[in-house]
Amino acid sequence: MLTLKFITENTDEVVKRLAKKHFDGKQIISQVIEIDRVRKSSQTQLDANLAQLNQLSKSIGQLMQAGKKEEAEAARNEVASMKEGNKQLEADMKEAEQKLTELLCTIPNLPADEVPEGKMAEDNVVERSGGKMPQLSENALPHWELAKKYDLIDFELGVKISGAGFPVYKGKGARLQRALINFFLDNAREAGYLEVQPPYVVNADSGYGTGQLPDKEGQMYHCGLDDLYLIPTAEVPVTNIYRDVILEEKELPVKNTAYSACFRREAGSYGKDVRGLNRLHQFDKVEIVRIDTPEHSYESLKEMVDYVQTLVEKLELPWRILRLCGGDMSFTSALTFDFEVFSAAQQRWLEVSSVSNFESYQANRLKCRYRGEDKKIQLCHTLNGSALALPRIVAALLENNQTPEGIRIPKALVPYTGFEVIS
RNA sequence: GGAAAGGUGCUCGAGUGGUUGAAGAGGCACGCCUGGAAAGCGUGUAUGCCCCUAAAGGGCAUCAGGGGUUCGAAUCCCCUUCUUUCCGCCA
Repeated sequence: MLTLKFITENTDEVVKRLAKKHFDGKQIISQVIEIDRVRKSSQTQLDANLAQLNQLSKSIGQLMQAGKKEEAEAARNEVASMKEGNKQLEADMKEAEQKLTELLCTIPNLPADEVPEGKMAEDNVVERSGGKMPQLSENALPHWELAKKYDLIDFELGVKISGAGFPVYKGKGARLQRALINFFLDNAREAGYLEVQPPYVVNADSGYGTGQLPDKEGQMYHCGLDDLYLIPTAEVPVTNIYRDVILEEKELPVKNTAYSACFRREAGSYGKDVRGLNRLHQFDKVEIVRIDTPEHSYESLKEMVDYVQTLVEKLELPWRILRLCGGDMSFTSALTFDFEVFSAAQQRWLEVSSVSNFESYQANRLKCRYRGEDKKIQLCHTLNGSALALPRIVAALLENNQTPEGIRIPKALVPYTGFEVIS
Protein backbone atom coordinates (compact mmCIF):
# COMPACT_ATOMS: atom_id res chain seq x y z
CA MET A 1 0.00 0.00 0.00
CA LEU A 2 0.98 3.61 -0.40
CA THR A 3 2.47 5.32 2.61
CA LEU A 4 0.32 7.74 4.55
CA LYS A 5 3.14 10.24 4.52
CA PHE A 6 3.31 10.31 0.75
CA ILE A 7 -0.45 10.61 0.39
CA THR A 8 -0.76 13.48 2.82
CA GLU A 9 2.22 15.35 1.41
CA ASN A 10 1.39 14.83 -2.27
CA THR A 11 -2.38 14.55 -2.33
CA ASP A 12 -3.00 16.18 -5.69
CA GLU A 13 -0.22 14.28 -7.38
CA VAL A 14 -1.52 10.98 -6.04
CA VAL A 15 -5.04 11.60 -7.31
CA LYS A 16 -3.70 12.65 -10.67
CA ARG A 17 -1.43 9.65 -11.10
CA LEU A 18 -4.10 7.20 -9.98
CA ALA A 19 -6.25 8.44 -12.83
CA LYS A 20 -3.85 6.75 -15.22
CA LYS A 21 -4.87 3.45 -13.65
CA HIS A 22 -8.47 4.55 -14.12
CA PHE A 23 -8.92 4.76 -10.39
CA ASP A 24 -10.87 7.68 -9.03
CA GLY A 25 -9.13 8.30 -5.74
CA LYS A 26 -10.37 11.76 -4.90
CA GLN A 27 -13.00 10.81 -2.38
CA ILE A 28 -11.20 7.93 -0.75
CA ILE A 29 -8.05 9.95 -0.30
CA SER A 30 -9.77 12.85 1.36
CA GLN A 31 -11.36 10.25 3.61
CA VAL A 32 -7.92 8.84 4.41
CA ILE A 33 -6.58 12.26 5.28
CA GLU A 34 -9.54 13.01 7.50
CA ILE A 35 -9.28 9.74 9.40
CA ASP A 36 -5.57 10.24 9.80
CA ARG A 37 -6.31 13.57 11.42
CA VAL A 38 -8.61 11.84 13.90
CA ARG A 39 -5.98 9.23 14.58
CA LYS A 40 -3.30 11.80 15.26
CA SER A 41 -5.37 13.96 17.53
CA SER A 42 -6.57 11.03 19.62
CA GLN A 43 -3.04 9.73 19.94
CA THR A 44 -1.71 13.12 21.01
CA GLN A 45 -4.40 13.34 23.66
CA LEU A 46 -3.99 9.76 24.79
CA ASP A 47 -0.21 10.00 25.02
CA ALA A 48 -0.47 13.09 27.16
CA ASN A 49 -2.91 11.35 29.50
CA LEU A 50 -0.78 8.28 29.75
CA ALA A 51 2.28 10.35 30.52
CA GLN A 52 0.40 11.88 33.43
CA LEU A 53 -0.78 8.48 34.61
CA ASN A 54 2.68 7.03 34.48
CA GLN A 55 3.99 9.90 36.53
CA LEU A 56 1.29 9.48 39.16
CA SER A 57 1.86 5.75 39.38
CA LYS A 58 5.51 6.32 39.98
CA SER A 59 4.77 8.80 42.73
CA ILE A 60 2.46 6.31 44.41
CA GLY A 61 5.32 3.88 44.65
CA GLN A 62 7.49 6.53 46.19
CA LEU A 63 4.79 7.66 48.63
CA MET A 64 4.22 4.09 49.75
CA GLN A 65 7.88 3.64 50.40
CA ALA A 66 7.97 6.87 52.33
CA GLY A 67 5.08 5.59 54.41
CA LYS A 68 2.68 8.34 53.35
CA LYS A 69 -0.31 6.08 53.03
CA GLU A 70 -3.04 8.70 52.83
CA GLU A 71 -1.41 10.67 50.05
CA ALA A 72 -0.83 7.47 48.15
CA GLU A 73 -4.47 6.55 48.54
CA ALA A 74 -5.57 9.92 47.17
CA ALA A 75 -3.33 9.58 44.14
CA ARG A 76 -4.65 6.11 43.58
CA ASN A 77 -8.22 7.35 43.39
CA GLU A 78 -7.22 10.10 41.03
CA VAL A 79 -5.64 7.64 38.65
CA ALA A 80 -8.67 5.39 38.67
CA SER A 81 -10.96 8.19 37.55
CA MET A 82 -8.60 9.27 34.76
CA LYS A 83 -8.49 5.85 33.22
CA GLU A 84 -12.10 5.94 32.13
CA GLY A 85 -11.57 8.69 29.57
CA ASN A 86 -8.58 6.92 28.08
CA LYS A 87 -10.64 3.93 27.08
CA GLN A 88 -12.64 6.01 24.64
CA LEU A 89 -9.51 7.64 23.21
CA GLU A 90 -7.86 4.29 22.78
CA ALA A 91 -10.90 2.88 21.01
CA ASP A 92 -11.04 5.90 18.71
CA MET A 93 -7.40 5.52 17.82
CA LYS A 94 -7.61 1.83 17.13
CA GLU A 95 -10.71 2.23 15.04
CA ALA A 96 -9.07 4.97 13.00
CA GLU A 97 -5.95 2.88 12.50
CA GLN A 98 -7.92 -0.11 11.31
CA LYS A 99 -10.07 1.96 9.00
CA LEU A 100 -6.95 3.57 7.57
CA THR A 101 -5.31 0.30 6.62
CA GLU A 102 -8.56 -0.93 5.16
CA LEU A 103 -8.83 2.15 2.98
CA LEU A 104 -5.17 2.17 2.03
CA CYS A 105 -5.51 -1.42 0.86
CA THR A 106 -8.14 -0.38 -1.64
CA ILE A 107 -5.87 2.19 -3.30
CA PRO A 108 -3.68 0.74 -6.06
CA ASN A 109 -0.04 1.54 -6.55
CA LEU A 110 0.86 4.65 -8.52
CA PRO A 111 1.91 3.95 -12.09
CA ALA A 112 5.37 5.19 -13.02
CA ASP A 113 5.69 8.08 -15.46
CA GLU A 114 6.83 5.68 -18.17
CA VAL A 115 3.53 3.80 -18.05
CA PRO A 116 1.57 4.45 -21.23
CA GLU A 117 -2.01 5.69 -21.11
CA GLY A 118 -4.60 3.13 -21.98
CA LYS A 119 -7.53 1.09 -20.80
CA MET A 120 -6.98 -2.48 -21.86
CA ALA A 121 -4.64 -5.06 -23.30
CA GLU A 122 -4.91 -3.55 -26.79
CA ASP A 123 -3.38 -0.34 -25.49
CA ASN A 124 -0.17 -1.99 -24.32
CA VAL A 125 2.91 -0.82 -26.16
CA VAL A 126 5.23 -3.26 -27.92
CA GLU A 127 8.62 -2.43 -26.52
CA ARG A 128 10.66 -4.68 -28.78
CA SER A 129 10.44 -8.10 -30.34
CA GLY A 130 12.63 -10.82 -31.80
CA GLY A 131 12.94 -14.42 -32.85
CA LYS A 132 11.83 -16.01 -36.08
CA MET A 133 8.19 -16.71 -36.88
CA PRO A 134 7.92 -20.38 -37.84
CA GLN A 135 6.34 -21.35 -41.15
CA LEU A 136 4.02 -24.23 -40.35
CA SER A 137 2.31 -26.45 -42.85
CA GLU A 138 -1.46 -26.38 -43.42
CA ASN A 139 -2.10 -29.34 -41.18
CA ALA A 140 -0.10 -28.06 -38.20
CA LEU A 141 -1.58 -29.14 -34.89
CA PRO A 142 -2.27 -27.14 -31.75
CA HIS A 143 -0.27 -28.25 -28.71
CA TRP A 144 -3.11 -30.18 -27.11
CA GLU A 145 -3.32 -32.36 -30.20
CA LEU A 146 0.44 -32.77 -30.26
CA ALA A 147 0.45 -33.66 -26.58
CA LYS A 148 -2.00 -36.43 -27.36
CA LYS A 149 -0.24 -37.60 -30.51
CA TYR A 150 3.07 -38.07 -28.77
CA ASP A 151 1.52 -39.02 -25.41
CA LEU A 152 3.16 -36.17 -23.53
CA ILE A 153 0.33 -34.74 -21.50
CA ASP A 154 -2.91 -36.38 -20.40
CA PHE A 155 -5.54 -33.80 -19.63
CA GLU A 156 -8.39 -36.28 -19.10
CA LEU A 157 -6.38 -38.22 -16.56
CA GLY A 158 -5.84 -35.01 -14.63
CA VAL A 159 -9.59 -34.43 -14.65
CA LYS A 160 -10.11 -37.87 -13.15
CA ILE A 161 -7.57 -37.33 -10.41
CA SER A 162 -8.20 -33.69 -9.57
CA GLY A 163 -10.26 -31.76 -12.09
CA ALA A 164 -9.81 -29.58 -15.15
CA GLY A 165 -6.57 -27.63 -15.20
CA PHE A 166 -4.46 -30.29 -13.51
CA PRO A 167 -2.75 -32.11 -16.36
CA VAL A 168 -0.64 -35.25 -16.00
CA TYR A 169 2.70 -35.02 -17.82
CA LYS A 170 4.09 -38.29 -19.07
CA GLY A 171 7.30 -39.67 -20.53
CA LYS A 172 9.12 -37.06 -22.60
CA GLY A 173 6.43 -34.57 -21.58
CA ALA A 174 7.40 -34.99 -17.95
CA ARG A 175 11.11 -34.93 -18.79
CA LEU A 176 10.64 -31.74 -20.76
CA GLN A 177 9.12 -30.11 -17.67
CA ARG A 178 12.02 -31.19 -15.53
CA ALA A 179 14.50 -30.02 -18.17
CA LEU A 180 12.95 -26.57 -18.40
CA ILE A 181 12.94 -26.11 -14.65
CA ASN A 182 16.62 -26.97 -14.41
CA PHE A 183 17.45 -24.88 -17.45
CA PHE A 184 15.77 -21.82 -15.93
CA LEU A 185 17.31 -22.31 -12.50
CA ASP A 186 20.82 -22.79 -13.89
CA ASN A 187 20.51 -19.67 -16.00
CA ALA A 188 19.26 -17.66 -13.04
CA ARG A 189 22.10 -18.85 -10.89
CA GLU A 190 24.61 -17.91 -13.56
CA ALA A 191 23.01 -14.47 -13.67
CA GLY A 192 23.74 -14.05 -9.97
CA TYR A 193 20.48 -15.11 -8.35
CA LEU A 194 20.55 -17.14 -5.16
CA GLU A 195 18.40 -20.23 -5.49
CA VAL A 196 15.90 -20.84 -2.72
CA GLN A 197 13.28 -23.52 -2.17
CA PRO A 198 10.31 -21.95 -0.43
CA PRO A 199 7.21 -23.53 1.11
CA TYR A 200 4.28 -23.99 -1.25
CA VAL A 201 1.73 -23.04 1.37
CA VAL A 202 1.78 -19.77 3.26
CA ASN A 203 -0.03 -18.21 6.19
CA ALA A 204 -2.35 -15.22 5.99
CA ASP A 205 0.37 -12.76 7.04
CA SER A 206 2.40 -13.71 3.99
CA GLY A 207 -0.59 -13.46 1.69
CA TYR A 208 -1.24 -10.04 3.08
CA GLY A 209 2.41 -9.01 2.78
CA THR A 210 2.59 -9.41 -0.97
CA GLY A 211 -0.95 -8.20 -1.58
CA GLN A 212 -2.84 -11.39 -2.44
CA LEU A 213 -4.93 -10.75 0.65
CA PRO A 214 -7.35 -9.34 1.46
CA ASP A 215 -8.80 -8.56 -1.96
CA LYS A 216 -7.65 -11.49 -4.12
CA GLU A 217 -8.56 -14.17 -1.65
CA GLY A 218 -10.75 -15.98 -4.18
CA GLN A 219 -7.80 -16.62 -6.49
CA MET A 220 -5.97 -18.82 -3.99
CA TYR A 221 -6.68 -22.32 -2.79
CA HIS A 222 -7.19 -22.29 0.94
CA CYS A 223 -6.68 -25.09 3.44
CA GLY A 224 -9.38 -24.24 5.94
CA LEU A 225 -8.33 -26.63 8.66
CA ASP A 226 -4.91 -25.03 9.03
CA ASP A 227 -5.75 -21.64 7.57
CA LEU A 228 -2.97 -21.86 4.99
CA TYR A 229 -2.98 -20.80 1.35
CA LEU A 230 -1.47 -22.61 -1.62
CA ILE A 231 0.90 -20.20 -3.31
CA PRO A 232 -0.17 -18.71 -6.65
CA THR A 233 3.49 -17.91 -7.35
CA ALA A 234 6.85 -18.29 -5.63
CA GLU A 235 6.86 -14.51 -5.38
CA VAL A 236 4.72 -14.87 -2.26
CA PRO A 237 6.97 -17.03 -0.06
CA VAL A 238 10.22 -15.63 -1.46
CA THR A 239 9.32 -11.97 -1.05
CA ASN A 240 7.99 -12.73 2.42
CA ILE A 241 11.45 -13.87 3.45
CA TYR A 242 12.06 -10.14 3.76
CA ARG A 243 8.94 -9.30 5.72
CA ASP A 244 9.76 -7.36 8.88
CA VAL A 245 13.40 -7.22 7.93
CA ILE A 246 15.83 -4.32 7.94
CA LEU A 247 18.58 -4.91 5.39
CA GLU A 248 21.88 -3.10 5.15
CA GLU A 249 22.31 -1.00 2.04
CA LYS A 250 25.44 -2.92 1.07
CA GLU A 251 23.41 -6.14 0.92
CA LEU A 252 21.29 -4.70 -1.89
CA PRO A 253 20.18 -5.63 -4.42
CA VAL A 254 19.06 -8.97 -3.05
CA LYS A 255 18.63 -11.40 -5.94
CA ASN A 256 16.68 -14.61 -5.35
CA THR A 257 15.31 -17.24 -7.67
CA ALA A 258 12.98 -20.10 -6.90
CA TYR A 259 11.18 -22.86 -8.69
CA SER A 260 7.75 -23.71 -7.43
CA ALA A 261 4.52 -25.26 -8.46
CA CYS A 262 1.88 -22.54 -8.60
CA PHE A 263 -1.77 -22.95 -7.75
CA ARG A 264 -4.48 -20.68 -9.04
CA ARG A 265 -8.23 -21.07 -8.86
CA GLU A 266 -8.72 -18.92 -11.98
CA ALA A 267 -12.37 -18.46 -11.16
CA GLY A 268 -14.27 -17.06 -14.08
CA SER A 269 -11.95 -18.12 -16.91
CA TYR A 270 -13.39 -19.97 -19.88
CA GLY A 271 -13.19 -20.64 -23.61
CA LYS A 272 -10.05 -20.72 -25.71
CA ASP A 273 -8.13 -19.12 -22.85
CA VAL A 274 -8.24 -22.34 -20.87
CA ARG A 275 -7.73 -24.77 -23.74
CA GLY A 276 -4.80 -27.13 -23.31
CA LEU A 277 -1.92 -25.51 -21.45
CA ASN A 278 -3.12 -21.95 -21.89
CA ARG A 279 -4.44 -21.61 -18.37
CA LEU A 280 -4.05 -24.16 -15.59
CA HIS A 281 -4.87 -24.50 -11.94
CA GLN A 282 -1.47 -25.98 -11.22
CA PHE A 283 1.64 -25.12 -13.17
CA ASP A 284 5.38 -24.82 -12.79
CA LYS A 285 7.32 -21.61 -12.76
CA VAL A 286 10.75 -20.28 -11.95
CA GLU A 287 10.57 -16.85 -10.42
CA ILE A 288 13.17 -14.14 -9.91
CA VAL A 289 12.82 -11.67 -7.06
CA ARG A 290 14.81 -8.59 -6.22
CA ILE A 291 14.89 -6.26 -3.24
CA ASP A 292 16.62 -3.00 -4.02
CA THR A 293 17.10 0.66 -3.15
CA PRO A 294 14.74 3.22 -4.68
CA GLU A 295 17.68 4.74 -6.57
CA HIS A 296 18.63 1.50 -8.27
CA SER A 297 15.33 -0.34 -8.66
CA TYR A 298 14.66 0.73 -12.24
CA GLU A 299 18.13 -0.33 -13.24
CA SER A 300 17.27 -3.67 -11.66
CA LEU A 301 14.03 -3.85 -13.58
CA LYS A 302 15.90 -3.31 -16.82
CA GLU A 303 18.39 -6.03 -15.94
CA MET A 304 15.57 -8.42 -15.19
CA VAL A 305 13.83 -7.73 -18.48
CA ASP A 306 17.10 -8.17 -20.36
CA TYR A 307 17.70 -11.40 -18.53
CA VAL A 308 14.30 -12.85 -19.39
CA GLN A 309 14.93 -11.91 -23.00
CA THR A 310 18.01 -14.12 -23.03
CA LEU A 311 15.82 -17.05 -21.99
CA VAL A 312 13.29 -16.76 -24.79
CA GLU A 313 16.15 -16.24 -27.22
CA LYS A 314 17.93 -19.38 -26.09
CA LEU A 315 14.67 -21.25 -26.53
CA GLU A 316 14.50 -19.90 -30.09
CA LEU A 317 10.95 -18.67 -29.68
CA PRO A 318 9.45 -15.63 -31.41
CA TRP A 319 8.95 -13.14 -28.62
CA ARG A 320 7.86 -9.62 -27.88
CA ILE A 321 7.94 -7.38 -24.85
CA LEU A 322 4.93 -5.29 -23.92
CA ARG A 323 4.99 -2.24 -21.76
CA LEU A 324 1.68 -2.50 -19.95
CA CYS A 325 -0.65 0.46 -20.03
CA GLY A 326 -2.25 1.97 -16.96
CA GLY A 327 -5.48 0.06 -17.36
CA ASP A 328 -3.92 -3.36 -17.87
CA MET A 329 -1.28 -3.43 -15.19
CA SER A 330 -1.78 -5.06 -11.85
CA PHE A 331 -3.05 -3.36 -8.73
CA THR A 332 0.29 -3.44 -6.95
CA SER A 333 2.68 -2.63 -9.79
CA ALA A 334 4.32 0.65 -10.72
CA LEU A 335 5.74 -0.53 -14.03
CA THR A 336 5.30 -3.88 -15.73
CA PHE A 337 6.77 -5.51 -18.80
CA ASP A 338 5.05 -8.61 -20.13
CA PHE A 339 6.80 -11.17 -22.27
CA GLU A 340 4.81 -13.01 -24.87
CA VAL A 341 5.83 -15.84 -27.16
CA PHE A 342 4.04 -16.66 -30.37
CA SER A 343 2.19 -19.92 -30.44
CA ALA A 344 2.21 -20.69 -34.15
CA ALA A 345 -0.56 -23.25 -34.47
CA GLN A 346 -2.93 -21.27 -32.28
CA GLN A 347 -1.82 -18.13 -34.09
CA ARG A 348 -1.76 -16.14 -30.89
CA TRP A 349 0.63 -14.53 -28.47
CA LEU A 350 0.87 -16.17 -25.07
CA GLU A 351 2.02 -14.37 -21.95
CA VAL A 352 4.93 -16.23 -20.39
CA SER A 353 6.40 -13.67 -18.07
CA SER A 354 5.51 -10.53 -16.23
CA VAL A 355 8.32 -8.43 -14.82
CA SER A 356 7.37 -5.66 -12.42
CA ASN A 357 8.71 -3.02 -10.14
CA PHE A 358 6.42 -2.53 -7.16
CA GLU A 359 8.52 0.30 -5.80
CA SER A 360 7.71 0.61 -2.10
CA TYR A 361 4.09 -0.50 -2.41
CA GLN A 362 4.71 -4.11 -1.36
CA ALA A 363 7.57 -3.18 0.93
CA ASN A 364 5.28 -0.93 2.92
CA ARG A 365 2.99 -3.83 3.71
CA LEU A 366 5.89 -6.16 4.24
CA LYS A 367 7.79 -3.67 6.36
CA CYS A 368 10.83 -4.49 4.30
CA ARG A 369 13.32 -1.72 4.91
CA TYR A 370 16.98 -0.98 4.63
CA ARG A 371 19.46 1.08 6.56
CA GLY A 372 21.30 3.42 4.23
CA GLU A 373 24.90 4.55 4.40
CA ASP A 374 23.53 7.59 6.23
CA LYS A 375 21.98 5.26 8.88
CA LYS A 376 18.50 6.34 7.84
CA ILE A 377 15.92 3.60 7.55
CA GLN A 378 13.58 3.59 4.60
CA LEU A 379 11.41 1.26 2.57
CA CYS A 380 13.01 -0.96 -0.05
CA HIS A 381 11.72 -1.43 -3.55
CA THR A 382 10.61 -4.93 -4.48
CA LEU A 383 10.60 -6.44 -7.95
CA ASN A 384 9.80 -9.78 -9.43
CA GLY A 385 9.38 -11.57 -12.68
CA SER A 386 8.68 -14.97 -14.13
CA ALA A 387 11.75 -16.58 -15.59
CA LEU A 388 9.79 -18.39 -16.82
CA ALA A 389 6.34 -19.96 -16.50
CA LEU A 390 6.41 -23.39 -18.12
CA PRO A 391 3.05 -24.32 -19.65
CA ARG A 392 2.83 -21.68 -22.37
CA ILE A 393 6.50 -22.10 -23.16
CA VAL A 394 5.79 -25.79 -23.65
CA ALA A 395 2.76 -24.95 -25.79
CA ALA A 396 4.84 -22.72 -28.05
CA LEU A 397 7.76 -25.16 -28.19
CA LEU A 398 5.50 -28.03 -29.23
CA GLU A 399 3.59 -26.06 -31.82
CA ASN A 400 6.43 -24.08 -33.34
CA ASN A 401 8.87 -26.94 -33.57
CA GLN A 402 6.61 -29.60 -35.05
CA THR A 403 8.00 -31.31 -38.12
CA PRO A 404 7.05 -34.44 -39.99
CA GLU A 405 9.83 -36.22 -38.09
CA GLY A 406 8.66 -35.09 -34.70
CA ILE A 407 9.10 -32.14 -32.36
CA ARG A 408 12.53 -30.59 -32.36
CA ILE A 409 14.04 -29.53 -29.02
CA PRO A 410 15.99 -26.24 -29.05
CA LYS A 411 19.75 -26.75 -28.82
CA ALA A 412 20.17 -25.01 -25.49
CA LEU A 413 17.68 -27.38 -23.92
CA VAL A 414 19.06 -30.67 -25.26
CA PRO A 415 21.67 -31.09 -22.50
CA TYR A 416 18.76 -30.89 -20.06
CA THR A 417 16.25 -33.12 -21.84
CA GLY A 418 18.71 -35.73 -22.99
CA PHE A 419 16.84 -36.04 -26.30
CA GLU A 420 16.78 -33.91 -29.46
CA VAL A 421 13.43 -34.88 -30.85
CA ILE A 422 10.08 -35.96 -29.53
CA SER A 423 8.79 -38.60 -31.91
C1' G B 1 -1.82 -36.53 18.49
C1' G B 2 -0.29 -36.97 24.29
C1' A B 3 3.13 -34.88 28.20
C1' A B 4 6.66 -31.30 29.95
C1' A B 5 9.73 -26.99 29.63
C1' G B 6 10.41 -22.56 27.32
C1' G B 7 10.05 -17.73 23.83
C1' U B 8 13.82 -11.10 26.80
C1' G B 9 17.65 -6.27 22.40
C1' C B 10 22.33 -8.08 16.51
C1' U B 11 23.77 -12.72 19.61
C1' C B 12 24.24 -15.09 24.37
C1' G B 13 22.11 -14.16 28.95
C1' A B 14 20.21 -11.84 33.98
C1' G B 15 15.80 -10.33 35.66
C1' U B 16 9.00 -13.12 39.73
C1' G B 17 5.18 -6.30 40.67
C1' G B 18 7.68 0.05 41.48
C1' U B 19 13.10 5.50 37.96
C1' U B 20 14.03 -1.80 33.80
C1' G B 21 14.05 0.27 27.17
C1' A B 22 15.68 -3.51 30.21
C1' A B 23 22.08 -5.74 34.29
C1' G B 24 26.24 -8.44 32.36
C1' A B 25 29.01 -10.57 28.32
C1' G B 26 29.94 -10.98 23.20
C1' G B 27 29.50 -8.73 18.43
C1' C B 28 29.54 -4.29 15.62
C1' A B 29 30.79 1.19 14.86
C1' C B 30 33.66 5.35 16.14
C1' G B 31 37.68 7.49 19.05
C1' C B 32 42.31 7.05 22.00
C1' C B 33 46.66 4.17 22.23
C1' U B 34 50.32 1.84 18.11
C1' G B 35 55.21 2.41 12.96
C1' G B 36 50.97 -1.04 11.77
C1' A B 37 48.00 -4.66 14.07
C1' A B 38 46.43 -7.34 18.45
C1' A B 39 45.50 -6.40 23.39
C1' G B 40 43.86 -2.39 26.40
C1' C B 41 40.89 2.00 27.42
C1' G B 42 36.67 5.25 26.25
C1' U B 43 32.06 6.27 23.72
C1' G B 44 28.04 4.59 21.08
C1' U B 45 24.84 0.61 19.38
C1' A B 46 16.27 -1.07 18.74
C1' U B 47 11.72 0.00 16.15
C1' G B 48 7.01 2.36 15.31
C1' C B 49 3.94 6.41 16.19
C1' C B 50 2.78 11.41 18.32
C1' C B 51 4.27 16.58 19.73
C1' C B 52 7.85 20.06 18.06
C1' U B 53 10.26 20.47 13.81
C1' A B 54 15.63 23.68 10.86
C1' A B 55 18.19 21.19 14.50
C1' A B 56 17.91 19.76 19.33
C1' G B 57 14.44 17.91 22.44
C1' G B 58 10.10 15.65 24.65
C1' G B 59 6.00 11.93 24.99
C1' C B 60 3.54 7.06 24.14
C1' A B 61 3.99 1.99 22.84
C1' U B 62 6.87 -2.44 22.24
C1' C B 63 10.63 -8.23 26.63
C1' A B 64 6.42 -14.16 20.84
C1' G B 65 1.00 -12.15 19.69
C1' G B 66 -3.77 -10.84 21.94
C1' G B 67 -6.72 -10.04 26.33
C1' G B 68 -7.06 -9.48 31.78
C1' U B 69 -5.66 -8.32 37.19
C1' U B 70 -3.20 -3.83 39.44
C1' C B 71 -2.27 2.98 41.02
C1' G B 72 1.92 0.33 38.58
C1' A B 73 3.46 -5.90 34.67
C1' A B 74 9.20 -8.55 31.11
C1' U B 75 7.62 -10.29 36.05
C1' C B 76 0.76 -12.59 38.14
C1' C B 77 -3.81 -14.84 35.33
C1' C B 78 -6.33 -16.46 30.55
C1' C B 79 -6.26 -17.47 25.18
C1' U B 80 -3.41 -18.06 20.68
C1' U B 81 1.15 -19.17 18.47
C1' C B 82 6.00 -20.94 17.89
C1' U B 83 10.44 -23.63 19.68
C1' U B 84 12.81 -27.61 22.41
C1' U B 85 12.64 -32.49 24.88
C1' C B 86 10.13 -37.25 25.80
C1' C B 87 6.21 -40.62 23.95
C1' G B 88 3.19 -41.94 19.60
C1' C B 89 2.99 -41.83 14.21
C1' C B 90 5.83 -41.43 9.85
C1' A B 91 8.62 -39.88 3.91
